[in-house]
Amino acid sequence: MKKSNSSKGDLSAQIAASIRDAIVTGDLIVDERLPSETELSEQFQVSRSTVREALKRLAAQALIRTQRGATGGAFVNHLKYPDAYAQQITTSTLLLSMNEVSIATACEARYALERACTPLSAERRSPDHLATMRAEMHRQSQPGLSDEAFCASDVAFHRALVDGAENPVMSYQLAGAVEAMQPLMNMITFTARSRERIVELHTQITDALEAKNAPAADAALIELEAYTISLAQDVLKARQARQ
Amino acid sequence: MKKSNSSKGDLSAQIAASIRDAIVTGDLIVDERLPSETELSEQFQVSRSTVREALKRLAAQALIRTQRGATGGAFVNHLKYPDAYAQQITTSTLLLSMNEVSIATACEARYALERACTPLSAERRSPDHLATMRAEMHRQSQPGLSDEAFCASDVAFHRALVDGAENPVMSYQLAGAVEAMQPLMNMITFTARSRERIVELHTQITDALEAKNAPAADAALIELEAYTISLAQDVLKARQARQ
DNA sequence: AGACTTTTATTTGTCTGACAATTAAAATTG
DNA sequence: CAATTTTAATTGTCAGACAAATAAAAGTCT
Repeated sequence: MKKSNSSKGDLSAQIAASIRDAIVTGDLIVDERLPSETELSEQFQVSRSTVREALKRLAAQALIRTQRGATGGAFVNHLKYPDAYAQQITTSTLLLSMNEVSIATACEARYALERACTPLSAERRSPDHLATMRAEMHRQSQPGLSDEAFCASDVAFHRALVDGAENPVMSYQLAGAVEAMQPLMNMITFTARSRERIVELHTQITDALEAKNAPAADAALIELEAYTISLAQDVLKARQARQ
Repeated sequence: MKKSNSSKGDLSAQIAASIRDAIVTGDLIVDERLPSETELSEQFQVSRSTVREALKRLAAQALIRTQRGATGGAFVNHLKYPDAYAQQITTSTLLLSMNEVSIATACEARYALERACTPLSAERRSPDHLATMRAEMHRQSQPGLSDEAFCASDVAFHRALVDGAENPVMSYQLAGAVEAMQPLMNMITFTARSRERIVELHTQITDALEAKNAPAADAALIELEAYTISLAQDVLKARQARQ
């Protein structure tokens, strides 16, 4: 926790950066308690408010947690998968929505990454994973399902597919790629006809994984990618035609 | 920007969440100016300090930026790739270091995802990408290179490989997987012998991409993954033997 | 002695009011 | 009309206060 007066930005940003460094480099270890806000304000020679703004910055990145009370304070947080998922999903979603990423580009990335999971998933998927996938497919087949609910179920299906690889790091990395697509997918209106086709491909994928047939799952995913992109292009065409 | 009094957490966290929602759902659009801190404190019926803590939380996630002065204020930030990269890398690095992730698991995820890039990269890589890769290989061959510098160059090589796919979303998703491995790799002491072997495999990969031969690049990456894991296991064995 | 209650000290959370720094626009001046 | 000065708005920082939570310490009763 150096008092580097060099860098740029507001005081609170500088202090946050210096504490962040201490955490990332391991100077501060998990569950270690930081000095109290008053002590920090003395160490850094700033007011308590400024220290607090710095701590809130770190809390927003889930790097620390705070507790009130006698033995309370700010503690280096053990970053767990759910926290990391949430961060990743927020960032990915915003990145896609703010950078005019075409559905084709986003789909290409998503399906390429998902296909990286299939060999592992075909080998390791548990009955639980298969059951989840089939349950979501069943939901997707029900008439009267809203487009948003269909998309949400689609995401759940693909998450189970990824989780089947039984590699938590992979699940984490894919979380953003899969979930962040949902806003883009929500622009699509799924007809009964297209839902039927998607469930058909989902069935092929699930069957392939159950049979530990990775190439078949791969082929179905490639078809699903192409089909999704064609659906999206239909929407774009229809939109342009209206204008 | 609802004034949901329901949820949990501190006031500043609630306010941050409600503004974040407004940004993610598109209620607030890019470059739009938020009300001034004083106005926000009136809207939310809290003090200015509390509003400021909320805004700092959002700034930490690069969701807003602030400017001083007459026409200043807080603006919805256009989240660009470099910002998103940085966030991703910090989160991934901490996730790996705090969750006792084995090198084997991390490597498996990383190489599976990288291999998802090779078919695209073989097709699209520019002369620039190939040049970068060869330049890094040359650096890696130089004697007297520190282990950290070798690792950094290795990361640069793999980043070029990923960028070759010419899909920015993919590059973003992979940034975490590739960069976050560096601390783990830094534990390895690379002998002259092992560096030679790694450069050899890098050469195979680059040659394969240049020849647009995706399967060959894939095979070389599989070998590289196995070799990296074996190197890491040697380190672990040596460490256990000392104890 | 042991269980329960009260007090106390510590720490974060919030509020208030003030002033500094920055910046663009408005007013002034030559 | 151009250059300069003033003004107003806004974020950044500070100081001091009190509320709320919480665990440890002290006290009390059986």
